[in-house]
Amino acid sequence: MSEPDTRQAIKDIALDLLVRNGYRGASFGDIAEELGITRANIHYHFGGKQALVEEVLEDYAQVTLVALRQVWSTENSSLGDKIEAMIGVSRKRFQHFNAAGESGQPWSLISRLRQDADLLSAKGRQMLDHFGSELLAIFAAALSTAAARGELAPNAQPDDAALILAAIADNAAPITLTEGGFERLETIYRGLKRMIEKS
Amino acid sequence: MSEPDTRQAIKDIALDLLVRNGYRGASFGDIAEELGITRANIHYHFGGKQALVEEVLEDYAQVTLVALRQVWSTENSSLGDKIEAMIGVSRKRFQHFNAAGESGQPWSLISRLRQDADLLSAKGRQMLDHFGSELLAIFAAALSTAAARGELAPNAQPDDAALILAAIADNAAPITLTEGGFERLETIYRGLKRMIEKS
DNA sequence: CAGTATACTTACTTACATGTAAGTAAATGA
DNA sequence: TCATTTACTTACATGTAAGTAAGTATACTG
Repeated sequence: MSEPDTRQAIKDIALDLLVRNGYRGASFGDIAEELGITRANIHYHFGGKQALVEEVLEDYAQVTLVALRQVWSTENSSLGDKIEAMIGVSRKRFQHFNAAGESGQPWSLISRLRQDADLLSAKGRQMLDHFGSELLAIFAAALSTAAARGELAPNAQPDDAALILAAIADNAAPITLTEGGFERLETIYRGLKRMIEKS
Repeated sequence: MSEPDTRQAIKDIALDLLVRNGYRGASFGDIAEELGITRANIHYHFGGKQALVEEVLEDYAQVTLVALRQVWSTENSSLGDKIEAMIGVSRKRFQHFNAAGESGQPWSLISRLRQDADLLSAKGRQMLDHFGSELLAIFAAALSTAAARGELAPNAQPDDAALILAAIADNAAPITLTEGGFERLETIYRGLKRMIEKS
């Protein structure tokens, strides 16, 4: 296989296993077996586990933040539409992670790896922190604009609303694991929407 | 040491390590070393890891649900006071887990173990589910009463509000890990309170 | 005080995990 | 076409996890 193909294939499987099983649960052995290559080959391409996870995390954070910035760009849509768009994003992720394995643990990689922060490299930990502040900044900007436009309910402060949205968005995935699954997350978003939006 | 003392000491350390490091990260070796006993002794008392974790989980769920039922009993206090009491509970847990280790990961055992659900026994998984529904029932009952009393803002539906509170309460701990720490969680609760309460 | 259950330890086994060193077949390029 | 790099594999080293079997000291008990 050509160099970039193998590298990408390894990262794809690694992302899946990291999200499902965490840092310790995503072993080189499992990744290699899934791909029909050897563990040593992964070492050849990435050097070590921390380095591989760093790359996976980098890609994930980049893609996710781009997607979120697009949804929450303040230009076009109303606050309500943005929250509806977030439900769409969550649904897509939920379906993606339920497609392959039956158990389906649609965690965010970020919130999952935060629990294994001590196993990550310093750079990895830094990336987690950076993601957290970027996420909050995105919501804060959008909510602040919505407030200026008079879209917010009188009892919803823009900064508080941004914090709540970030908390749900970053930690949302565990919710979908409980009975009730994705529908519960959807209801949470809609309930938040009703409370935040001017009626 | 007498039988109940050793058993309890093992469970205390296990709870701490499970909350901090998850199922895989809470090794018999670490527990034994912390206590100055041998790993085999833990096997003697509990049989195996799944059995130990089941007991720890049982105790934790029981204590936590009792405490939450007390805070959210509908008799005495207003909705706002209940949310303030929740902040107090969270602060206490935060301080507890920051007292010993410097890094301080004030996770909920429940949300932490949910990520390792596949490593738990069937009984363990069932206990997680049970906790989740009990937690939701507590909030739903309190919010429903608050609604009947006219304590809710017009744009806050009791069932939605219960879901949001449960989501924050069950997954709150990760929030305190990010920069900003506990203060952020506190702000989230206060923001929710402002939006849910009739102004 | 002999015997037995209790609460352990010692000394293993088995199973995986990461990581590394050495070798190799196929493509690449001077 | 010979040399070298690329993309691997095989085999091994090392560490760490759970779990177990057999032995031991201590306390209780008839």
